[in-house]
Amino acid sequence: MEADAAILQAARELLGESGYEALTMAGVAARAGVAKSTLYRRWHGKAEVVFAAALHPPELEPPDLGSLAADLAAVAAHIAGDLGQPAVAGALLGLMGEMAASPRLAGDLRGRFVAAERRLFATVLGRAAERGEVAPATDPDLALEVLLGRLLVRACFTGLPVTAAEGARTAAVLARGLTEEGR
Amino acid sequence: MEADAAILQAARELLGESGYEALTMAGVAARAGVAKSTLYRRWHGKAEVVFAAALHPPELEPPDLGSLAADLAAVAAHIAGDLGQPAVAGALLGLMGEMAASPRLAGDLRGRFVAAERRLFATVLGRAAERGEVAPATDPDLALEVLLGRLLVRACFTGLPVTAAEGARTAAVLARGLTEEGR
Amino acid sequence: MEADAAILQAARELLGESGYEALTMAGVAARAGVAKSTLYRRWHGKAEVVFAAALHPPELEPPDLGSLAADLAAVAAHIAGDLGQPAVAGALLGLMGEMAASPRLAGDLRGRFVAAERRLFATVLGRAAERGEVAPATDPDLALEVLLGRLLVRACFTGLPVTAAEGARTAAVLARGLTEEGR
Amino acid sequence: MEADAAILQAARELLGESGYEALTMAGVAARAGVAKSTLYRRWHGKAEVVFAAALHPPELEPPDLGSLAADLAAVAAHIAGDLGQPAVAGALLGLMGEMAASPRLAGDLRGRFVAAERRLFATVLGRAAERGEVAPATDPDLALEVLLGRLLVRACFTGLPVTAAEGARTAAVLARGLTEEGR
DNA sequence: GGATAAGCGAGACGGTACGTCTGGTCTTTCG
DNA sequence: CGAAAGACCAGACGTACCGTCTCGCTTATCC
Repeated sequence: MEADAAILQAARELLGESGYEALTMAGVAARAGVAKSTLYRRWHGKAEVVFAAALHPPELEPPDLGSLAADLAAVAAHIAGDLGQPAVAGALLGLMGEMAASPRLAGDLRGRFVAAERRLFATVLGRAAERGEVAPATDPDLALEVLLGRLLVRACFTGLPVTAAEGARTAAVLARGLTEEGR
Repeated sequence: MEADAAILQAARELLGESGYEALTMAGVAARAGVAKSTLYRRWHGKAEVVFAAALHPPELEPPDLGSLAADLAAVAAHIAGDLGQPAVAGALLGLMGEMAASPRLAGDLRGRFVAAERRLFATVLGRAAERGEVAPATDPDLALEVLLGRLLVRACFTGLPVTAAEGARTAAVLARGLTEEGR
Repeated sequence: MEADAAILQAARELLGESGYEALTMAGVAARAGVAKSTLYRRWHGKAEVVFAAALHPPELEPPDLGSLAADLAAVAAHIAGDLGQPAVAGALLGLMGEMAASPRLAGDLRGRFVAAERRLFATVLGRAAERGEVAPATDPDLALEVLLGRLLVRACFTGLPVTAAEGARTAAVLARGLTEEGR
Repeated sequence: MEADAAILQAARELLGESGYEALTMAGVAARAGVAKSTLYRRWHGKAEVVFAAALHPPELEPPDLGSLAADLAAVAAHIAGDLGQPAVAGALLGLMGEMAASPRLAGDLRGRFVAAERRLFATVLGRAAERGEVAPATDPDLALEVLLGRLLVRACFTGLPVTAAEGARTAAVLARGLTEEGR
């Protein structure tokens, strides 16, 4: 449907311009040239619209570049390319606030930002263990949390730029930290 | 004033119980046994009340334990002790959503969580550089962002426990990562 | 709309029961089984709701009963039937208090109680002049003010009954007073 | 006390400027250079302050000018001199609205405007009956209501001038109407 | 090819929180 | 010791938004 596209586009624009709080269902509908009921027919509320508008499921095959540092940098670049968009950061900020009230949304959000990446980290660290770069039991979640965490802090908190370069710096430190962990 | 204490206590309780969205000015007033106007006389809105209730300025002298890893672990424990409280995490979640709409609040929030810790990290990393543990030009912000970031992700996103132990793990990886950075 | 009727009915009841001051927008909404926002969507405030509820525009064709006294009595009976209702008197009491603050309301109120009746008095007195009962130049406004005034004083001030019979007494005195005026 | 005078003066000014609704206890206190608590120490609420400020007890000996018309004109002039002041009209408008809620105030107000004048009308009409101008059983209250009513309508409703001349016109019509009543 | 169902724009509605205002009480401070 | 200053409780006010709903109108489908 073309209404979908107009709605999500409008939502993205408003998110980028004024943030989650200021985004209004009526406002989105108006900018999209659509009735409010159309929004609610497709999604179940503001949170879902915003989620759908700004938070596409990411798709990245686990990189296999020959070293943990390189692999982590690739993943970090991917995350940075995502969080670096104002609409994504804005959506995240608002949606996080509603996680407490809505477990369903909390699940979606975690799935989007954590579960999906988890597989990547498991694979990447598994390969690194095979290569002998890290101890076999190294926890992939710690790596995920560190990488995501720093970029998230920059995107949602300090407002500092979230770029692939910054992701790479984090990846470098993290790779070194993990490498030495078991020794 | 004793009204202050009752209000902030009520706000903390409600934050911990139901989160930011569900917290109501009227609800806070009622639980505190206070008139709504008293809230508005002291603060300018829900955001400010929550900020005042949950986000006390932290106070920690830069630790000096002889090694970068130990110092970072101490700082991480401090942050974890803060973010680990449900009220703090709840407040943070909600307030972050309003940062886009209110630059003033954004400033306060950043001041509370970033600026205050920045001095600590500068000192800690400065001492580590003197000791030769890290390169002299090591960026303290990266360390801050990594440490804060991972705990924030756990507190606000995955809901996993935020403990001193987890802080210490992060600190260990980070210290190693930084140590090797310049070599 | 059926909401209108419920709202106005509720407002009339509350007006009659407890008067203007005690009437609350929330109270009206609750009794009408309606949301407060519905009240404000249709009217711009308490004053307008009360006006709409209690002060329907009166409709009376100028009576032509053959004598000034009879015509005035008919008009007086009409006014008495209006002001005699508790809701009307209650509304009037409250709304008059807000006339000073709101010129718009003052205009409405004057239109409702004065302008509408003015035509009647002009016609009635015109016919009486043709019949030779009163001087041609007799001021219709004086008659209106006397008739309305006495009933208003009883309705809003002394709380004495406002009936057609009282209206007739006033009309009788007034008719006689006007008749002789020019002689 | 000099505070009394300042308060009542301030109240009169605000009444004349913006009417009863817009008059605020805090506003009166501020303009009088006095604390709000001082108002409440002397009077029991806004209504009483306004009453005290604008509605002095009237003092008029029953006139005895030889004819009913003249006597009524004298009384009417007295009433007109009172109601003609903006502060008095403004006070009346507001206070009438609170009569329903406060029987005590209703009593005061009626005493001020009705009971006090009643004696006058009884005397005046009694003398007129002795003179043979009116039937002995003529109801003084009707005369009072007509005279007061018309001036009240002008003062509080239409905002037309309330002068002794207008009072005299009413008195003339009324006197004639009463004179003929018994014949 | 005309009935029929589905989608849509428009916007009223119930509900609820917000932040403001005022009335009236009570406490603290100063002359 | 009384008055000024003003904090405080209570609660109504009017606004904004959410999510539901009922209308017609348009469009595609199916008999």
